Amino acid sequence: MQRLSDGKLDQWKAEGFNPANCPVRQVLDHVSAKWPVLVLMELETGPRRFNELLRALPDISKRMLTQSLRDLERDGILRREVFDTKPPSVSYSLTELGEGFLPHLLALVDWAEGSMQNILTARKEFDLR
Amino acid sequence: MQRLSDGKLDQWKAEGFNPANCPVRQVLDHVSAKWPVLVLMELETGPRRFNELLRALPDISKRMLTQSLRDLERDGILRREVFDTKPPSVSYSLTELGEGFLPHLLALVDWAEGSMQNILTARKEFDLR
DNA sequence: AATGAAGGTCTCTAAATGAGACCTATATTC
DNA sequence: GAATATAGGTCTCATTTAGAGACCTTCATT
Repeated sequence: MQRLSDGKLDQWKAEGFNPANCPVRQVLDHVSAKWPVLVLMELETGPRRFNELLRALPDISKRMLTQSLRDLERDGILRREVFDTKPPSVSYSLTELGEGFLPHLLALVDWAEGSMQNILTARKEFDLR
Repeated sequence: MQRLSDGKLDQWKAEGFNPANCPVRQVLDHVSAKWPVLVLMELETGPRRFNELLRALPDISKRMLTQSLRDLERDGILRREVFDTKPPSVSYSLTELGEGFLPHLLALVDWAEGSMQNILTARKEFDLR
């Protein structure tokens, strides 16, 4: 945007704070995104197979479900197990890491539920102006 | 075939909630999205002006900053105040609703920070296969 | 045979995002 | 007095990402 801001960027880098490449952000981007949140909430009560998840989340596409599951698996939040049935079935379940994350996610969801009315009221007021 | 409804999602479904049209999701979509999260964290320590936020978040565009601020303002999470300086300056700060949300957000960020190493290790292993 | 279910991949389109030019008004610098 | 900077945005256009849905392979059942 401005060439003058190069100095600032260098400062941030020197301080070890680079928001543009922040690892915390990379983690949250996977774990707090729309579909992953719903997948995790569905896994709260136990393992699910691929098509079970598809049916539980009526408006997710196979493509996005696959991608969400891969991302979460890669981050070690859930595990993928293939069972040698016919046809083979695939089970997804939370790892310990995932279990540790769930309470935070649920706290957020509770807050959202509890703040719903305030938020809807705020929206109405805003839209009137 | 119907299992007992323990999970949050199951609960909602039992209450007739349709995940495809879930109001909680609409709230989280604003509040837990990439840029809004960073804006909120920046506001944790006090009000900021538009260009202060731009400078604090080096890789956000004006377009996305404006949009994030509008969404959060509309939801009543932050307030926008215009001061009659020359040129006019605009201050953004958390509302009470926003203040109530921040602890949950920070808990999430702490978890992300604390789980970083596990996650990075999981990624390396996954990528090797 | 035909159909269905398992767990995906692939392609194509639609929507969201990012880069950055532009705007109005005042203030400062050369 | 012309150029440049700062404030807080909007607008356009190219790139990315998401979504809809056809298609695939291998058994088992109808």
